[in-house]
Amino acid sequence: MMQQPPPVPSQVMPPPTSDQGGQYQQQQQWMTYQQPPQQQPPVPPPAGWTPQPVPPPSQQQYAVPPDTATDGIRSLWIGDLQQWMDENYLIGIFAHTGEVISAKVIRNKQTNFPEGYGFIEFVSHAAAERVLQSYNGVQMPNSEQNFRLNWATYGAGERRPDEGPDYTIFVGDLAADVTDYMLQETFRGVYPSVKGAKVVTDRTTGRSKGYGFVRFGDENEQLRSMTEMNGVLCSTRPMRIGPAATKKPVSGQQFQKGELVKQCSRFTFFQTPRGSIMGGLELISDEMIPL
DNA sequence: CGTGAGCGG
Repeated sequence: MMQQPPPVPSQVMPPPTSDQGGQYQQQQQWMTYQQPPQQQPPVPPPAGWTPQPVPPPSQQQYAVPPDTATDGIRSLWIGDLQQWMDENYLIGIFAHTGEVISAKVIRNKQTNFPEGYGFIEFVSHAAAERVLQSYNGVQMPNSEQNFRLNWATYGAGERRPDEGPDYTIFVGDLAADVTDYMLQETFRGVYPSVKGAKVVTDRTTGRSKGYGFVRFGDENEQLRSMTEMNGVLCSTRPMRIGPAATKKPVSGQQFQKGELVKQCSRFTFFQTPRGSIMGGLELISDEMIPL
Protein backbone atom coordinates (compact mmCIF):
# COMPACT_ATOMS: atom_id res chain seq x y z
CA MET A 1 0.00 0.00 0.00
CA MET A 2 1.05 3.60 -0.36
CA GLN A 3 2.44 5.26 2.69
CA GLN A 4 1.89 8.95 3.08
CA PRO A 5 4.43 10.89 5.05
CA PRO A 6 3.26 10.63 8.63
CA PRO A 7 2.15 13.66 10.61
CA VAL A 8 5.43 14.18 12.35
CA PRO A 9 5.63 16.91 14.95
CA SER A 10 8.06 19.59 13.98
CA GLN A 11 10.48 18.89 16.79
CA VAL A 12 11.24 15.45 15.48
CA MET A 13 10.77 16.01 11.78
CA PRO A 14 13.49 14.54 9.68
CA PRO A 15 15.53 17.17 7.89
CA PRO A 16 13.71 18.47 4.83
CA THR A 17 14.65 16.56 1.76
CA SER A 18 14.69 17.73 -1.80
CA ASP A 19 13.22 14.60 -3.31
CA GLN A 20 9.62 14.82 -4.35
CA GLY A 21 8.63 11.29 -3.64
CA GLY A 22 7.98 11.72 0.03
CA GLN A 23 9.76 8.46 0.70
CA TYR A 24 12.23 8.18 3.48
CA GLN A 25 15.74 7.36 2.54
CA GLN A 26 17.38 4.90 4.84
CA GLN A 27 21.03 4.91 3.94
CA GLN A 28 21.81 5.73 7.54
CA GLN A 29 20.23 3.30 9.92
CA TRP A 30 22.35 4.31 12.84
CA MET A 31 22.19 7.74 14.31
CA THR A 32 24.84 8.80 16.72
CA TYR A 33 24.69 11.49 19.32
CA GLN A 34 26.31 14.60 17.96
CA GLN A 35 24.85 17.72 19.45
CA PRO A 36 22.58 18.80 22.28
CA PRO A 37 18.90 18.62 21.43
CA GLN A 38 16.88 21.70 20.66
CA GLN A 39 13.66 20.10 21.73
CA GLN A 40 11.83 20.40 24.98
CA PRO A 41 12.59 17.91 27.75
CA PRO A 42 10.44 14.82 27.81
CA VAL A 43 7.32 14.44 29.84
CA PRO A 44 8.25 13.98 33.49
CA PRO A 45 7.50 10.58 34.97
CA PRO A 46 4.38 10.36 37.11
CA ALA A 47 4.68 10.59 40.85
CA GLY A 48 5.14 7.37 42.69
CA TRP A 49 7.02 5.43 40.05
CA THR A 50 10.34 7.09 39.45
CA PRO A 51 12.73 6.53 42.34
CA GLN A 52 15.01 9.28 41.10
CA PRO A 53 14.63 12.01 38.54
CA VAL A 54 16.72 11.85 35.42
CA PRO A 55 20.00 13.62 36.00
CA PRO A 56 20.17 17.18 34.69
CA PRO A 57 21.74 17.84 31.33
CA SER A 58 25.34 16.86 31.39
CA GLN A 59 28.15 19.20 30.46
CA GLN A 60 29.97 16.60 28.49
CA GLN A 61 29.51 16.94 24.80
CA TYR A 62 30.57 13.49 23.75
CA ALA A 63 29.78 10.13 25.14
CA VAL A 64 32.53 8.41 27.02
CA PRO A 65 33.81 5.20 25.44
CA PRO A 66 31.76 2.22 26.51
CA ASP A 67 33.24 -0.47 28.68
CA THR A 68 31.79 -3.62 27.23
CA ALA A 69 33.70 -6.16 29.22
CA THR A 70 32.97 -5.09 32.77
CA ASP A 71 29.81 -3.04 32.66
CA GLY A 72 27.15 -5.46 31.53
CA ILE A 73 24.28 -4.72 29.19
CA ARG A 74 24.14 -1.10 28.15
CA SER A 75 21.34 -1.37 25.60
CA LEU A 76 17.62 -1.03 26.08
CA TRP A 77 14.99 -2.61 23.94
CA ILE A 78 12.16 -0.27 23.01
CA GLY A 79 8.84 -1.38 21.60
CA ASP A 80 5.55 -0.02 20.32
CA LEU A 81 7.28 2.44 18.05
CA GLN A 82 5.23 4.28 15.49
CA GLN A 83 6.36 4.43 11.88
CA TRP A 84 7.60 7.98 12.16
CA MET A 85 9.70 7.37 15.25
CA ASP A 86 13.15 7.08 13.77
CA GLU A 87 16.65 7.02 15.23
CA ASN A 88 16.72 10.77 15.32
CA TYR A 89 13.62 10.85 17.47
CA LEU A 90 14.93 8.26 19.90
CA ILE A 91 18.25 9.96 20.35
CA GLY A 92 16.60 13.32 20.78
CA ILE A 93 14.56 12.03 23.67
CA PHE A 94 17.56 10.96 25.72
CA ALA A 95 20.23 13.28 24.38
CA HIS A 96 19.92 15.65 27.32
CA THR A 97 21.34 12.98 29.58
CA GLY A 98 24.56 13.11 27.61
CA GLU A 99 24.73 9.36 28.02
CA VAL A 100 23.15 7.99 24.87
CA ILE A 101 25.50 6.54 22.31
CA SER A 102 23.28 5.38 19.52
CA ALA A 103 19.85 4.23 18.53
CA LYS A 104 18.62 1.79 15.98
CA VAL A 105 15.17 1.15 14.64
CA ILE A 106 14.72 -2.34 13.27
CA ARG A 107 13.32 -2.40 9.78
CA ASN A 108 12.06 -5.16 7.60
CA LYS A 109 14.78 -6.39 5.30
CA GLN A 110 12.51 -6.48 2.27
CA THR A 111 10.09 -3.61 2.71
CA ASN A 112 12.32 -1.49 4.91
CA PHE A 113 9.32 -0.56 7.03
CA PRO A 114 9.95 -0.29 10.75
CA GLU A 115 9.14 -3.43 12.69
CA GLY A 116 7.96 -1.39 15.65
CA TYR A 117 10.91 -1.83 17.95
CA GLY A 118 14.50 -0.80 18.30
CA PHE A 119 17.53 -0.52 20.52
CA ILE A 120 19.13 2.34 22.38
CA GLU A 121 22.69 2.05 23.56
CA PHE A 122 24.01 4.04 26.48
CA VAL A 123 27.46 4.75 27.83
CA SER A 124 26.97 2.47 30.81
CA HIS A 125 24.68 -0.05 32.39
CA ALA A 126 23.82 2.51 35.04
CA ALA A 127 22.87 5.13 32.49
CA ALA A 128 20.59 2.68 30.74
CA GLU A 129 19.07 1.68 34.04
CA ARG A 130 18.28 5.28 34.96
CA VAL A 131 16.39 5.66 31.71
CA LEU A 132 14.64 2.35 32.16
CA GLN A 133 13.50 3.25 35.65
CA SER A 134 12.36 6.77 34.93
CA TYR A 135 10.91 6.64 31.44
CA ASN A 136 9.28 3.23 31.29
CA GLY A 137 5.52 3.52 31.10
CA VAL A 138 5.40 7.30 30.87
CA GLN A 139 4.16 9.14 27.85
CA MET A 140 6.43 9.46 24.85
CA PRO A 141 7.03 12.97 23.52
CA ASN A 142 4.63 14.00 20.78
CA SER A 143 2.69 10.78 21.16
CA GLU A 144 -0.37 9.50 22.92
CA GLN A 145 1.33 6.32 23.97
CA ASN A 146 3.77 5.35 26.65
CA PHE A 147 7.36 4.26 26.61
CA ARG A 148 7.80 0.52 26.40
CA LEU A 149 11.33 -0.18 27.52
CA ASN A 150 13.19 -3.21 28.70
CA TRP A 151 16.72 -4.45 28.93
CA ALA A 152 18.05 -5.67 25.65
CA THR A 153 18.75 -9.33 26.12
CA TYR A 154 22.22 -9.02 24.71
CA GLY A 155 24.47 -6.38 23.30
CA ALA A 156 24.57 -5.92 19.57
CA GLY A 157 26.28 -8.80 17.88
CA GLU A 158 26.59 -10.83 21.04
CA ARG A 159 25.88 -14.50 21.04
CA ARG A 160 22.90 -15.77 22.89
CA PRO A 161 23.69 -18.73 25.10
CA ASP A 162 21.53 -21.79 25.01
CA GLU A 163 18.50 -21.27 27.10
CA GLY A 164 16.53 -23.83 28.98
CA PRO A 165 12.81 -24.21 28.58
CA ASP A 166 10.38 -21.52 29.63
CA TYR A 167 7.60 -22.08 32.10
CA THR A 168 4.97 -19.46 31.54
CA ILE A 169 1.96 -18.27 33.45
CA PHE A 170 -0.92 -16.11 32.32
CA VAL A 171 -1.58 -12.99 34.36
CA GLY A 172 -4.89 -11.23 33.97
CA ASP A 173 -6.65 -8.29 35.63
CA LEU A 174 -3.63 -6.07 35.15
CA ALA A 175 -4.01 -2.38 35.89
CA ALA A 176 -3.64 -0.14 32.86
CA ASP A 177 -0.34 1.31 34.01
CA VAL A 178 1.47 -1.98 34.56
CA THR A 179 4.51 -2.28 32.32
CA ASP A 180 6.55 -5.31 31.39
CA TYR A 181 9.23 -4.22 33.77
CA MET A 182 6.85 -3.70 36.68
CA LEU A 183 5.28 -7.09 36.10
CA GLN A 184 8.67 -8.73 35.83
CA GLU A 185 9.99 -7.12 38.99
CA THR A 186 6.86 -7.99 40.93
CA PHE A 187 7.62 -11.64 40.36
CA ARG A 188 11.40 -11.54 40.30
CA GLY A 189 11.47 -10.25 43.82
CA VAL A 190 9.94 -13.54 44.92
CA TYR A 191 11.09 -15.99 42.26
CA PRO A 192 14.71 -15.72 41.15
CA SER A 193 14.18 -17.81 38.04
CA VAL A 194 11.91 -15.23 36.40
CA LYS A 195 13.25 -14.59 32.93
CA GLY A 196 10.92 -11.92 31.74
CA ALA A 197 7.40 -10.64 31.51
CA LYS A 198 5.24 -9.21 28.82
CA VAL A 199 2.10 -7.15 29.02
CA VAL A 200 0.01 -7.62 25.91
CA THR A 201 -0.81 -4.35 24.23
CA ASP A 202 -2.72 -3.20 21.25
CA ARG A 203 -0.21 -2.70 18.50
CA THR A 204 -1.77 0.47 17.17
CA THR A 205 -2.64 2.27 20.38
CA GLY A 206 0.09 0.83 22.55
CA ARG A 207 -2.40 0.46 25.36
CA SER A 208 -2.46 -2.52 27.64
CA LYS A 209 -5.02 -5.21 27.04
CA GLY A 210 -5.01 -5.95 30.75
CA TYR A 211 -3.21 -9.24 30.69
CA GLY A 212 0.26 -10.57 30.17
CA PHE A 213 2.71 -13.38 30.72
CA VAL A 214 5.55 -14.15 33.06
CA ARG A 215 8.24 -16.64 32.08
CA PHE A 216 10.12 -18.74 34.62
CA GLY A 217 13.22 -20.83 34.22
CA ASP A 218 12.19 -23.12 37.05
CA GLU A 219 9.01 -25.12 36.84
CA ASN A 220 8.59 -25.32 40.60
CA GLU A 221 8.63 -21.56 40.90
CA GLN A 222 6.12 -21.30 38.11
CA LEU A 223 3.78 -23.69 39.91
CA ARG A 224 4.25 -22.03 43.27
CA SER A 225 3.60 -18.58 41.85
CA MET A 226 0.26 -19.64 40.48
CA THR A 227 -1.12 -20.00 43.96
CA GLU A 228 1.12 -17.65 45.89
CA MET A 229 0.78 -14.66 43.58
CA ASN A 230 -2.87 -15.04 42.71
CA GLY A 231 -4.67 -11.98 44.05
CA VAL A 232 -1.45 -10.15 44.87
CA LEU A 233 -1.38 -6.47 43.98
CA CYS A 234 0.57 -5.25 40.99
CA SER A 235 0.19 -1.50 40.83
CA THR A 236 -3.41 -1.03 41.93
CA ARG A 237 -5.19 -4.27 41.07
CA PRO A 238 -4.98 -7.82 42.35
CA MET A 239 -3.60 -10.10 39.68
CA ARG A 240 -5.53 -13.08 38.41
CA ILE A 241 -3.19 -15.89 37.53
CA GLY A 242 -3.72 -18.94 35.41
CA PRO A 243 -1.76 -21.37 33.33
CA ALA A 244 -0.59 -20.07 30.00
CA ALA A 245 -2.47 -21.58 27.09
CA THR A 246 -0.55 -23.77 24.73
CA LYS A 247 2.05 -21.79 22.95
CA LYS A 248 2.24 -21.71 19.23
CA PRO A 249 4.59 -24.34 17.89
CA VAL A 250 8.10 -22.98 17.87
CA SER A 251 9.06 -23.73 14.30
CA GLY A 252 8.28 -21.41 11.45
CA GLN A 253 5.29 -23.50 10.52
CA GLN A 254 1.75 -22.25 10.75
CA PHE A 255 -1.05 -24.46 11.90
CA GLN A 256 -4.75 -24.21 11.32
CA LYS A 257 -7.30 -24.56 14.05
CA GLY A 258 -8.52 -28.11 14.26
CA GLU A 259 -5.35 -29.38 12.70
CA LEU A 260 -3.62 -32.35 14.23
CA VAL A 261 -0.27 -31.05 15.36
CA LYS A 262 1.26 -33.91 17.30
CA GLN A 263 0.84 -37.59 17.52
CA CYS A 264 2.54 -39.92 19.89
CA SER A 265 2.73 -43.59 19.10
CA ARG A 266 4.64 -46.59 20.26
CA PHE A 267 5.43 -49.90 18.75
CA THR A 268 3.60 -52.63 20.60
CA PHE A 269 2.68 -56.21 20.19
CA PHE A 270 -0.85 -57.45 20.20
CA GLN A 271 -2.74 -60.64 19.68
CA THR A 272 -5.04 -61.08 16.70
CA PRO A 273 -8.48 -62.69 17.07
CA ARG A 274 -6.91 -65.77 15.54
CA GLY A 275 -4.32 -65.89 18.26
CA SER A 276 -1.21 -64.83 16.41
CA ILE A 277 1.13 -62.20 17.85
CA MET A 278 1.75 -59.15 15.71
CA GLY A 279 3.58 -55.90 16.13
CA GLY A 280 2.34 -52.50 15.16
CA LEU A 281 2.06 -48.85 15.95
CA GLU A 282 -0.39 -47.89 18.64
CA LEU A 283 -1.64 -44.33 19.02
CA ILE A 284 -1.06 -43.09 22.54
CA SER A 285 -2.12 -39.48 22.32
CA ASP A 286 -2.54 -36.64 19.96
CA GLU A 287 -2.95 -32.92 20.19
CA MET A 288 -5.16 -30.68 18.16
CA ILE A 289 -5.31 -26.91 17.99
CA PRO A 290 -8.62 -26.09 19.72
CA LEU A 291 -11.41 -25.04 17.41
C1' DC B 1 -12.76 -12.57 31.48
C1' DG B 2 -8.31 -10.85 28.26
C1' DT B 3 -3.76 -16.54 26.13
C1' DG B 4 1.71 -12.30 22.80
C1' DA B 5 5.14 -13.08 19.44
C1' DG B 6 9.42 -8.78 21.36
C1' DC B 7 16.01 -8.77 20.47
C1' DG B 8 19.73 -6.12 15.94
C1' DG B 9 25.37 -6.85 11.53
